[in-house]
Amino acid sequence: MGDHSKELTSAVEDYLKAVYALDVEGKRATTSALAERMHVSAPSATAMMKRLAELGLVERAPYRGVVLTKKGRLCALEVVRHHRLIERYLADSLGMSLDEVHAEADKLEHVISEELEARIDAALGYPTHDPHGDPIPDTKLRIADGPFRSLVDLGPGDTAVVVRVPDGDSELLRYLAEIALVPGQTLELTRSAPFGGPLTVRTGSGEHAIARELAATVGIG
Amino acid sequence: MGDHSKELTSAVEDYLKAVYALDVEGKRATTSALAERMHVSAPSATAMMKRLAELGLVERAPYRGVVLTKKGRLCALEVVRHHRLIERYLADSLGMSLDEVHAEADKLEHVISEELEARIDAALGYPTHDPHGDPIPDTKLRIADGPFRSLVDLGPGDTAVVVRVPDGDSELLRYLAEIALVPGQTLELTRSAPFGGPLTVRTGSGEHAIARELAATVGIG
DNA sequence: AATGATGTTTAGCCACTACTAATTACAGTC
DNA sequence: GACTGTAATTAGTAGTGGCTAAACATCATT
Repeated sequence: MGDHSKELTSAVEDYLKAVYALDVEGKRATTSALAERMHVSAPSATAMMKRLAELGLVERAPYRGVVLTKKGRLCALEVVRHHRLIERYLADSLGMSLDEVHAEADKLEHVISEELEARIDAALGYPTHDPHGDPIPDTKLRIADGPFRSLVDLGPGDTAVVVRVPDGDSELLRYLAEIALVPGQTLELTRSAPFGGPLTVRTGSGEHAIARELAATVGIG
Repeated sequence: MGDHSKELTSAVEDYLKAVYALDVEGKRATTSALAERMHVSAPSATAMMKRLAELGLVERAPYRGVVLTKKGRLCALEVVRHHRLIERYLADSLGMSLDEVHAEADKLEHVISEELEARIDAALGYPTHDPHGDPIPDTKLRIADGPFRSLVDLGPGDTAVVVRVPDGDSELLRYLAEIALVPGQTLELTRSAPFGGPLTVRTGSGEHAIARELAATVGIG
């Protein structure tokens, strides 16, 4: 019954995560998209997609990219679960900052046992979200997936609570933390410049103007 | 100033640990000894020792084995520090049992950052020993190294406290836990059979006869 | 000093994951 | 519908870390 039919290498798991991430973002998992995410050359991405296809983790159509199979999706979710549980644990139990946990989790996610995963899960009280606000798949690998509302969906004068910030870019996270754009923070959208201009938000730390593209990555609830 | 001059692969670190372990046990780090410890063929061990020599981690004399260089010793101690800190953490903070922590630490030791190492160290209150009783090298990689006294050094009627049990064999550790031979346990040696026969010890859980070779691996203080 | 057992190394191989250079497919334009 | 730029694939190579089979050192004996 366990889904972990094979032991996958860290590299395979990393690519799987990338394919999954593209899927979640509604983008096609093309060679170039994967190569960019993984910081590898296009031929490397092609080769790995062939491998994933052989492993039954993706359906591949040459020149068309790949889509996850059911098995591939479950493997990806298992890695995502590890990643996000570890992030939550590092932040809550060891006091690591938002911008540090991602890189650490990227390494740890491939090596923890199911036993340790379970203990971390229990120690945290079975959390549903990681410190960036991303949902953590449960033991059955079910994952919460509501509609995503971001700062750009607010009108001037609206208030909201930050529930999600982008994962993975620690410089960006340090900046967001500086201007108090962190999960849990209440804010008010004070201005919205026209022609795709910046949004201005008021948080506990004052008013800050941020690019619209950045605002679109900050989830609210 | 940092000792981590190069990023070493997990494999390199594992071999380094094995060379260090043999050194601590006073054994020569020969090809066959390493091959046995690492569960690899002799040619694989030879090849890796060449690599370690190229990396400046060991001095190698063909057909004679290797010895750690200063650099190699420091790298090995860094890995050992990671390993033992993680073991302590998994046992104390996540409640994993003595027989589980070793395998988990063997994987985690290669991927944790210095930052995480420091946080674990602090969270534990800068522990000096892992849950098996093995000393943890400090931040400067200094390691406590007193004389090792074991159960076989006791005479009938003597009492002592277990301070150290062998690491790495989880079946053995489960057995030792069953008969209450765990660090911290007070015991009395009740009998010592002649001709290399078993020793009998009384612990909280009653009397148990154990082979002399096993008794020699149980440290007392 | 020669022999034979044991231990070690060399030679040649494979899987994995990356790369560059060269080729081929696709898609949009004229 | 042929052309052209972009994307994707193939071909060939490299480093890491493992293997087996064969050759070679060393050591203990005779």
